[in-house]
Amino acid sequence: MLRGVSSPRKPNPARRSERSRQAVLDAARRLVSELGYDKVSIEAIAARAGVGKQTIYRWWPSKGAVIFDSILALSADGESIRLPDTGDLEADLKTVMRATVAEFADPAFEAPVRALTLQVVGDPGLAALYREKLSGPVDEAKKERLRSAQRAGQLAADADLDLVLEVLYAPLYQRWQLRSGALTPEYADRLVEITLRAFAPCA
Amino acid sequence: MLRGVSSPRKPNPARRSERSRQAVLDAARRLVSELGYDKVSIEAIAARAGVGKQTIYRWWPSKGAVIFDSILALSADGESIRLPDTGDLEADLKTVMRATVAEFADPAFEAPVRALTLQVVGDPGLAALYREKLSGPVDEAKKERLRSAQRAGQLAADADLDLVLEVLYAPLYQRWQLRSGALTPEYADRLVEITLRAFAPCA
Amino acid sequence: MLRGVSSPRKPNPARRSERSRQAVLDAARRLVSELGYDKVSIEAIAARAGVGKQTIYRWWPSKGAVIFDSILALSADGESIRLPDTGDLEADLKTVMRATVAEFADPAFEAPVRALTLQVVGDPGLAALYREKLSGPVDEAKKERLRSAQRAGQLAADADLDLVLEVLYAPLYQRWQLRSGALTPEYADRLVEITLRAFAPCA
Amino acid sequence: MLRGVSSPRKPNPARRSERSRQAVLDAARRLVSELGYDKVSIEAIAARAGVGKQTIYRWWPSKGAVIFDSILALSADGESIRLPDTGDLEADLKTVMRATVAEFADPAFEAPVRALTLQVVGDPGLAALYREKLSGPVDEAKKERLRSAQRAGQLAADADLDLVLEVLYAPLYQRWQLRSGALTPEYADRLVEITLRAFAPCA
DNA sequence: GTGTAAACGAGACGGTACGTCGCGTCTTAAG
DNA sequence: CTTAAGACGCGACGTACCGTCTCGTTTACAC
Repeated sequence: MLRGVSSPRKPNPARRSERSRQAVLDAARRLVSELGYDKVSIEAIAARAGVGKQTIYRWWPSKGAVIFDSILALSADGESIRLPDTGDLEADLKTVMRATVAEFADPAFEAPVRALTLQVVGDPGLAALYREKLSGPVDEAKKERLRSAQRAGQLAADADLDLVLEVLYAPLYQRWQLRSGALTPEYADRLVEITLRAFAPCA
Repeated sequence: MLRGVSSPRKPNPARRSERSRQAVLDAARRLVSELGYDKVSIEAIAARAGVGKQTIYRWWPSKGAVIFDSILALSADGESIRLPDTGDLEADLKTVMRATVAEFADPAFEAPVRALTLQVVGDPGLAALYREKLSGPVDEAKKERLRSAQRAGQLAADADLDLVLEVLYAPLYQRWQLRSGALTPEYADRLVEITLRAFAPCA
Repeated sequence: MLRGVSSPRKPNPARRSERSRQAVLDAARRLVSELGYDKVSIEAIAARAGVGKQTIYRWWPSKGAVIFDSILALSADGESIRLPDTGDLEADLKTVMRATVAEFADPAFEAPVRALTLQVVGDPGLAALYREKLSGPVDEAKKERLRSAQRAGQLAADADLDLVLEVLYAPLYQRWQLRSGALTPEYADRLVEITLRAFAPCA
Repeated sequence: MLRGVSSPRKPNPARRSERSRQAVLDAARRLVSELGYDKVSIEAIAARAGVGKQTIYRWWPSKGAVIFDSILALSADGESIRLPDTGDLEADLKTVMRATVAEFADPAFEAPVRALTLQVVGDPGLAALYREKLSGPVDEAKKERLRSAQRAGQLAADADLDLVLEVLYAPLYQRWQLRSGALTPEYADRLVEITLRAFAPCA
């Protein structure tokens, strides 16, 4: 059998050092916070983690993947997400949206989230991974709350829930991304009100 | 007399070579299309443009600025923008949104626009420039059309027009950015309908 | 009980795998021939020999030692060496020197012998080993023949035999090493004649 | 005209920085003395010289070439070499040989000369360069002295002078290289005596 | 016209980081 | 307990670009 140019010799995951994996992800996370995405280098991650560069190259295909993983590891602590359901959709959404606004306004979230965004915009593969691992589960939880509202007659029964989420979140997301306006609790409220009017059940 | 630390010796714009400027912008544009934003290097731009590296560093502060300029030069052909105004807001907006959707779906726009987006997300300064030079004028034209609609009673008189634009465009923009759904003419129509319902004049 | 710094844990030679040892030496020899001394790596030897790297490190202290051993294994096939003794010293030496010249001129000997030389020049320890295992026995055989000649009155009785060997062989060795001249049978003859004149018995 | 795979873009020697060249050669020389040939790395030379690695790779093809050059630069200070000629060949040669022995015994010469030797043995190209730039001129000076001796009837008129030099120097060189014996003034004297007997004029 | 100062192309420079290779050590599983 | 296999921390490799710094050579304005 021909071997061709000899395939890249893939490593055996069973022997992977969990210690090193964690050290790399930690170092990546901290460096991104300190320096911002594009001033982080693989050499710096390796040095900070006390790890050989090869160990990074062995397990991740690119700097982006490491950093993506490091951020993902933060959120994916496995807990299943659940939105508040007091029966009052508008109040519940305002609670959630105000929290989201606060999160985006927190400077500590700035660097890693921008890093994540850059990754996802620039790399279709990471975008898919992002949707699967991060936004997917969260969106599903949100849609669950919306379905509950539909059953309660607070939202049009035939509303496209993906679209509802877009109308609710995309303006906020865009404003943050382009820095085109302030992220205030009032803004959060406004988005909820507008969305509910847009998808109000037919009277 | 001593010169001290001597200020950075800024060049005289009057003597700037238009030939070189164009060559650089062209080269940048083409390289971004061919390789994508982050595989483009200043060295490559200079080589492709047949220009010394110093000529680039003399007139632009960073790679981002060159590429930003090169994309900006495309759009800013100076024509003042004007949206259609047939008197039917919904129809006019659908026309415009369908065109926008088509533009985003065009693969030829993909590389430069993603490059631009990455710039703007990552660099607050470029974000400001972007709002001033690109999105600003376009948004102003859109808002002009919306004001006309307000006068015609087709839109709530007290609607925050910036917010209207966000609700109209941000979902589309986000869908494109995260590749989270198809960009179809129907989607464009839906966004218009929802937005108009959200900001309908109080009956 | 504490082990303290614990000595380097020397392996038990009785359990050594002869199979592995041979495979390593063979692989080393062949790789030196193919690639030359300094492009051979321990990793390559281990891979070619189908042996774990640790097995090499367990039994040899350095790459040099492995290669040295591999070349040594070739020659040291245990036979005791004996020079011809027809009674005519000049004729006998010419026979031997012509053979030596031919050996050095053989391209198949080139790579390993240069490798050996580099080792020996660079590493005093290997130099000692070389003298003990390789050149020593051969030189002793040569000196035996010279003593026979001294008894026969063909060589000064008080000649320093080590010096005789140096005068006889060093020029040849240097010429080969620096590639500073051709190695011909005539050259071999000339060296013998000169040496015999230099150490002729006092008339 | 086809460009092929694009040739390696050779640099323009006119623009070469003499400052950097000297700094590299100095650094190389000192590092070889401190660490010995094979523990010197190009990175270390560049760092010590305060020079970018690329500057070394731009002008030298290999570590060996740098170090070779650095040693060569020492000797090649252009002075024409001249051996003493008192009319007494034996005395003159003993003077020279004793000096040579002393030089080889000097530990300060040890590291660079072994480095040079390793280079020359391992690389035919450097061997040629070595003969041309270093050993050539020196040997020519020695042969000049020998010719003078031939005219004075102190050496066989038909002696092959290259061979005379080999018989004179190669034993010393080999003894140093293999560390097979002490390098003493007496040894130097002995070599001269033996050589002169071997190439004595026919009585 | 001519002189002179600028901007220009070219590209060498000191650096940083890249992604790869090999070192010598350490760990695991099989015999 | 040795072995084959191979991951590990480490450090050097040779390359690509960075942004700065000369080099001559245009080029265009002031004389």
